Amino acid sequence: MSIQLSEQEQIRRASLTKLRELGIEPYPAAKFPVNTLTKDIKDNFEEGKEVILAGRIMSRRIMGKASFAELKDSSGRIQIYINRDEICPDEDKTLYNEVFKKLLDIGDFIGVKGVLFTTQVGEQSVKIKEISVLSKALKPLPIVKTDDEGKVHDAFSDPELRYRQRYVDLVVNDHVKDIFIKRTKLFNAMRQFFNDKGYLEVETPILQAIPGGAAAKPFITHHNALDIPLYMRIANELYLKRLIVGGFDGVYEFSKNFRNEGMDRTHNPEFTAMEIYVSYKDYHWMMEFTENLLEFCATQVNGTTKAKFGNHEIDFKAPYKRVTMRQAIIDHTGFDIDGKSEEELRKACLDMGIEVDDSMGKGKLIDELFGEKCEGNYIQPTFIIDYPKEMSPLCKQHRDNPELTERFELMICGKEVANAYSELNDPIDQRERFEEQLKLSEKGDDEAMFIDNDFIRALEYGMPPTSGLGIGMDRLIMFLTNNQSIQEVLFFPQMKPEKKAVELSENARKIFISFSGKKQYSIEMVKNSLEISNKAIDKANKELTSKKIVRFNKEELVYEFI
RNA sequence: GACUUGGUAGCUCAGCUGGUAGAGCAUUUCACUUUUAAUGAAGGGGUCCUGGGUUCGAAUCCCAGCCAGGUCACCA
Repeated sequence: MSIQLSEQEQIRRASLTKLRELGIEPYPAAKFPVNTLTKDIKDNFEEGKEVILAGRIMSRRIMGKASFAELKDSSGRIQIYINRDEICPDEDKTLYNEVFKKLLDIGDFIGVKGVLFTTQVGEQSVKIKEISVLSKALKPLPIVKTDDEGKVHDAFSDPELRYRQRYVDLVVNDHVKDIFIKRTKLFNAMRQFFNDKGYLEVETPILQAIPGGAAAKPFITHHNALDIPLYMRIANELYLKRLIVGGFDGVYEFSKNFRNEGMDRTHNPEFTAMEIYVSYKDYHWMMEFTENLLEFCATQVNGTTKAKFGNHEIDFKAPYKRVTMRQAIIDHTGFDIDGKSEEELRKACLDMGIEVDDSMGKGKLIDELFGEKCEGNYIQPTFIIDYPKEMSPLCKQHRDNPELTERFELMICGKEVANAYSELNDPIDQRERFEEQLKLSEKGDDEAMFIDNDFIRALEYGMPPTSGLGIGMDRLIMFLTNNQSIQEVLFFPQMKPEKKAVELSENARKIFISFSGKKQYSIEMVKNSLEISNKAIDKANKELTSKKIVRFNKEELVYEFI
């Protein structure tokens, strides 16, 4: 809560005024004729070439009548050289002595015209002929320095500040931008892969009357005109399937989903999934499709199929191993779930020290077993296939085993990255599955799925055999950029609101500063100790009252701090 | 939700068993026409997260709260 501006902010505001007094507009309206990016300069360095570029001053080294500074634009940084007599050829040296040396600061945007040259120590630089102010920064940037060995000093590293003020993070921490460029590359790569195959990118509702397609707690909102509750989508699956019913062969959507659940290193309340549905395919086809997709994406993003994640090196090169869930459990526990009853499974879980409760059915027990004992062991991309039916209410029954479904999940470093089915298109089976979900929710499972009757009606008109795939985009980009936290791959991760800084007028602030140490103050006290007019005192007191900083005590005729 | 670590100058951080608040960078003034973590000299800058308590005295100890990170639990 900064009631007052810091010293540095005050100085910058004073510089702003002085610039205007010198006839220099610190926020000019006209376009600036940039013709080069710093990256182009470095890639095609040509001694003596004239360039016009613009960017932010990131550091300054002033040496009397000549200075060096670092200019940063969208493509990188370059050193500029400013010589007093080059930019001020006439008698008047104000532009250098006052404007550049005194009134400009780190963080300001400037535009420059100059010629390329190499310094005595071999640094490619721009010798400035003309300089213009493009935008004055009123807050000082954190100063991050890098030495000869590339070691970073005083990094801007406080996660709270970095996430709340991502704009600052992006300015001073160059590597942060790369993560987000890769993120966009990933989306573009997927779009290209799908579009090349003729699949159609679509948009489906984010506000849904029935939040379907996944088991999760939704955010709820209200539509005033219709006077009904609406939910932010937790998934878009059921809408994409309606489009398959409608006759599209392949549809996909990058879907911002919203789940009203806990937040941690791998969960943000809003996150992005990609879902794709292709008709006349099954989950075997989809596995091949998925491994080819990921191999393509990894190559597009990183230029290689290999990616480092923590201590692991992952290889996205297809094909990936396929392991049935039954086999996975046998491999890691020695226990065979095949043909076991609910009681036998519960006992097995208990024997292995896994917490279970009565609301858990067979499927949930198997899922726990897998989650506890197996999941973490799959480092390289691995398809886990054939999940129990109870856990997968939208998935087609396995062609060989009625207790299983035709489902796979892709595990990487023990985390689920993708989930896919041979989609359930039997409307009668689908209704029964939904009803089983209803029973589960009555049994205490608070995130079993709702019944979506319109979706069943759509299936009753007939949906071709279809396979669908969902990919957690945030998770995937974490793997491709070696980030352990989802916050690092979202521009603006969710945060609790900052405490509001109390902004006060000058007089209100004076009163606050003078008397906030006491519990209360009277108008007389203000009159006696501060030189403020009666009218101004009244105004300031009203302000403090309306901001609920003080309240007026009618009995004692004093203002009390709340 | 539980446990745990942290919150001190614009930024990064020190601050011992309680005794007038510290450094580096940034900033201000001065010097310096090829520096690059520029350099040299001098100065300014603080609601020590907030509120209580203990104490002659609290950045420091205790309690409560706020915010953030980590671990765990929950969780498509």
